[in-house]
Amino acid sequence: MNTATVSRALADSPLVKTDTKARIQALAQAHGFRPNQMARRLRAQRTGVIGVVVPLGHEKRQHLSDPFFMTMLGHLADALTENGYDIMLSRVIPDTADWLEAIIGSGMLDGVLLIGQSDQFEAIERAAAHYRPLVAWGSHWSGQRHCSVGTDNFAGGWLAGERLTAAGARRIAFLGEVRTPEIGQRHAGLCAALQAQGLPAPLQFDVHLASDVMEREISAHIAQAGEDIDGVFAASDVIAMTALRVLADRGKVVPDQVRVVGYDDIPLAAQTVPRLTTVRQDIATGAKAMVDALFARIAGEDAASVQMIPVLVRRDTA
Amino acid sequence: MNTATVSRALADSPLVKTDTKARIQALAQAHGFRPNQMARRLRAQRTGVIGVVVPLGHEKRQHLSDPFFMTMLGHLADALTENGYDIMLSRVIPDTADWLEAIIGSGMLDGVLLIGQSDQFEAIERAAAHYRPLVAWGSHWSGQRHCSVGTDNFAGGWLAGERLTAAGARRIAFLGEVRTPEIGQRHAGLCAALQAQGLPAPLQFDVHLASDVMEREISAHIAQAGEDIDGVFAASDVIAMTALRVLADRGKVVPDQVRVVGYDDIPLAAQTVPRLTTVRQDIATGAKAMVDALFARIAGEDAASVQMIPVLVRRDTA
DNA sequence: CGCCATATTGCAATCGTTTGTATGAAAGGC
DNA sequence: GCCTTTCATACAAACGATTGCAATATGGCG
Repeated sequence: MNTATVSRALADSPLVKTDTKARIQALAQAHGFRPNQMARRLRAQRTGVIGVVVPLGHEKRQHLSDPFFMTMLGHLADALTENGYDIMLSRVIPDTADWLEAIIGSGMLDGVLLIGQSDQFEAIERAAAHYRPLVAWGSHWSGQRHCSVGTDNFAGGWLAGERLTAAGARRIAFLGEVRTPEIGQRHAGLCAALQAQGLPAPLQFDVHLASDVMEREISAHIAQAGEDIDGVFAASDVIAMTALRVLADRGKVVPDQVRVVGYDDIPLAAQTVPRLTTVRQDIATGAKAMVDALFARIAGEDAASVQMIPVLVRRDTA
Repeated sequence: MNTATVSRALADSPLVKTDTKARIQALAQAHGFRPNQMARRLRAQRTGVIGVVVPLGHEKRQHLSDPFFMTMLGHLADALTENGYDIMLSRVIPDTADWLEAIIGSGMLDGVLLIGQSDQFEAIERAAAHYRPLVAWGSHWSGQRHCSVGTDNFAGGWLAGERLTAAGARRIAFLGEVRTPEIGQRHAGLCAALQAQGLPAPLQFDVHLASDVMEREISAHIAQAGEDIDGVFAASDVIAMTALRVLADRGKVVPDQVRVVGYDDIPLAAQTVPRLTTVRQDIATGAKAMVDALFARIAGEDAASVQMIPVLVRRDTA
């Protein structure tokens, strides 16, 4: 009864006699013995762990709290757990140039999923050049080397612009930082839609995602923009919900005086008063696409990027 | 230049001559060599990984999406990352009796944090009997063996009851499942507060946390309760926000006709229209307490359970 | 009873590090 | 010039599993 036999018995190998196997399994059960996964995985050269990484390049104060990220994380967790993988969660502030290489090279992971590209496009491209099992949620740029899954943010911004103008808005504010590719494209889509209608370019205001400063910022922006504004396109639903709150404080009636469109369609977006009109990213489908692409790449196949079409969900704010 | 010297050089050991060290480090840099963490951790018998586990006993459909969990997870991630630990995230549906033992016995973890006890009190007690570095968020029962950090849910329920009655409510509905200890205690606190005022016991309605059914359920409950209801205590802020929405749909004015109190004080609670009155759990402090207790236990000390005092945050719904 | 085929079990190498100890080389004192 | 002390590097044993291959037990058959 040495380690080899025990190992085989617990793995239910046919090489071990049936009653020895039973005896060993009973003993293991009784003593609560479980094989050390660290050793097993070292030997197998396969860790069964997928890294789920949230890069916070521009938003050092953000606490993983955005409901969009979280819903995404929930779906990813479902899909990965179902396939027998564990999840290593990293909330990374990319202060060194090789943060992604450090994660990849640790030998702890069979694959990496990035939730959002932040402002780290270059770093991701660099890593993807020599590391295959890597899939990022976010924008797609023609010619990029890494595999990305996301919605067409430009189209989403365009949809929002169309709805706002159709609802009668003429002077529109965009709430969100345009430095990150995803949100920058939403902004660009909005600009294009307005231009197509012969309307002036939107005002643009930076908004930080940290909840304690967001309301103050939005409040200041809207005060500054003053009476001009009759439409708001928020870069995320959380921003839109806060904007709704600020507008209510200032006595503005939504959607009669100001129209509001959000982005993401998080579950709570349907529960605001009034209900939020927003551009929907299908998170469940997106998560599944990411996991599928990752598994294909782990298996050595060559999964291509996916760009999904966003849909406008028309409710009561525009 | 064998493995031993390389290992020491990369660890910046003083046993290696300075220029050899420099040469090795340069070479490692050039070839992008990084020590395999699996092997390192196996050897060190210390994984540097903390398991963050969300048991979903009663809520199989929940997708880790509750903002309270997520905010908590964000703070935990901050604190653990700061101390050099990695995070292994598990969303567990406890279908077998030894789910927690399986996690603990894997040899992959230096400690375990449970976010919520769900209905798994017994399983947690059993595991805590022989495994020290385990801390759970949730209720505290006198005589329990496992280390828990949480707020006094009974006191929180009492506070909500006090506020609702002070605001004029007489016939109160509780929205939430009372099977899990935490929410059960909130319900008990509410009942006690009402009884102290000589008021009848509240109505109680089960609500599932899955977003797609929640609105329908709450809508049905409120329709069923009919005109009787002039106060609502929701087991979480997300439930409260949905209740606000449902009440608006039915033309009920909050807080004049119906008073509403939530629980948690998630960031978005301050952004609803009208702003939500709620019982605050200080998530940041709670997360820090959990991590402190865990580190103490990892170090072999004996950290006691912590029960924090909830605070009523009075806004505009009650 | 002996031999061979087959069913079980044990040996030992391996995964990639870390670290105690031994060995070798350079340097310093007499 | 030789012996001792120090410094730098190499050797080898862990960590705890898995797995190819060798060794032994078992059984059937002549």
